[in-house]
Amino acid sequence: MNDSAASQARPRSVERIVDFLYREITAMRLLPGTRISETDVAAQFGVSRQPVREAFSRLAAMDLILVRPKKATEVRRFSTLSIEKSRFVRSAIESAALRKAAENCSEADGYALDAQLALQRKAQAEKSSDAFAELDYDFHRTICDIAGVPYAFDIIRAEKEKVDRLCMLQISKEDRMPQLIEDHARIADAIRSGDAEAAAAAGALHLSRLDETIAAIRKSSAAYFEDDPT
Amino acid sequence: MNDSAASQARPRSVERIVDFLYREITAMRLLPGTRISETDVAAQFGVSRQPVREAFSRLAAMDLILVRPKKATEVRRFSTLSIEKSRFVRSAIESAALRKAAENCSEADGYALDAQLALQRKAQAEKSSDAFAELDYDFHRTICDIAGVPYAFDIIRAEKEKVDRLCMLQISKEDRMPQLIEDHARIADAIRSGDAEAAAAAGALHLSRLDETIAAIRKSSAAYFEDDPT
DNA sequence: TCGACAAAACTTGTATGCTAGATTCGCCGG
DNA sequence: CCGGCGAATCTAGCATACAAGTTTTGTCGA
Repeated sequence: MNDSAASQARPRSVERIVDFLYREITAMRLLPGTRISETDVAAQFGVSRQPVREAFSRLAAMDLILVRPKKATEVRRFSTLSIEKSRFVRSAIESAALRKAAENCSEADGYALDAQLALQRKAQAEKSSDAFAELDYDFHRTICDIAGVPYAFDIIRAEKEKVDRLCMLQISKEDRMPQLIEDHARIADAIRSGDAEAAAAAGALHLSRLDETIAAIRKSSAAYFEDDPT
Repeated sequence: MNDSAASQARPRSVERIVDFLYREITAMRLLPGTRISETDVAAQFGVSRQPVREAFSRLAAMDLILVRPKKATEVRRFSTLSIEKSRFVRSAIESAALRKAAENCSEADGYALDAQLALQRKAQAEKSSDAFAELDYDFHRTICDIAGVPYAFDIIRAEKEKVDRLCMLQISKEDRMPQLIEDHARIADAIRSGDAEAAAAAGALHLSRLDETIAAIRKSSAAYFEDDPT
């Protein structure tokens, strides 16, 4: 999912546990603040506490859970700092990837972007926000591939998923699709035309769309934040 | 060091082990390819294998060691991909930080940069590459602070340390100090004058100095790399 | 009824032992 | 002397048990 893990002949239990919990958390089926116990998860998976402990340790390294010694382990709440940090990292990485993509973009790459945009517009027509969410990931992955820095997408995805789970709280995701697709089109144009600065600027604008959304959710779902809106 | 850790009343053994091994590895006292055993480390610290296991897990998440199930655990060798990735991340983060720093730089910040440059020149005069190495970290940290993104330095340091241990193999570090300090001066000038683009460009140039160094080390110390120079 | 104190029921951290797989070294046969 | 095969000896993964600390709950007293 995230790091090495490579190929394991027999899927180790810790991998299964990490994958499961990761999905549960990023999909907001496990809400921030929810307490999870090593013992419970161990029983649920029919294993001992040790693999669960290691899984917790990894998830803690991803900042998804918070292990408080002797007290409890809970799904991490959002914080001003974590969101700000995540946004900064994404902005920096995406900006760099976009510039590189604009410099490297071949004709075939341009077609690939067009094809993705077409799919996105199809999802919009069908009002399928789930499908769009996946296509959104694909789009950003494609940009990283064009830029020749596929590993950059790992970082973007990790940061994106941290915030995307927040956006699950928003009811009407359909409304934003047109604007996001328009952003994507502008980004694709800039990349295709080889204009690095324009690509970076379009990417920054695209990312900034999130800010208002997050601010709104922060007000409506303060329980999932660990600090006041200030 | 890296993540939460926060404040622990009683320093847990796993923290001590992680800290120790982290320093040993980044200081190249534990060379890439060196096999380390859970049992040995446990005995060395007078604890059981469990804390060591967790420590190994964390170090593996940092890509510092490679644990191969049932086989052995060893200090990670360098790879083309890991270096490339590290360089990309650093470049992206530093570029973003430099731009922000240029936009935010106050008069006091300018003086702080000057003071740091003076210390660096002093270290150069004394031919103290160790002192300079530390000042180098301080300089980059200051930039992040000025930019208002102190967390960015955590990322930069993590990536920097991964590569810096490589540079420990280089004998003559003094030769490069003048150029690096000149780079720093150019970066400081750009920040002070509020020229974001110039700051980013100067930063990119500064980072590019590493490429030749790494290429040279790769040839001279191929044993520490897991792939051919190609 | 309410408050304080104590004990029980949680939590995670650590230790020990066992198991499965991989390597390595030594022995035996040629 | 050399090659191949097997057992001893490594490795890490997992299970179980205990320890230390925190929270909750229940009970007793005013």
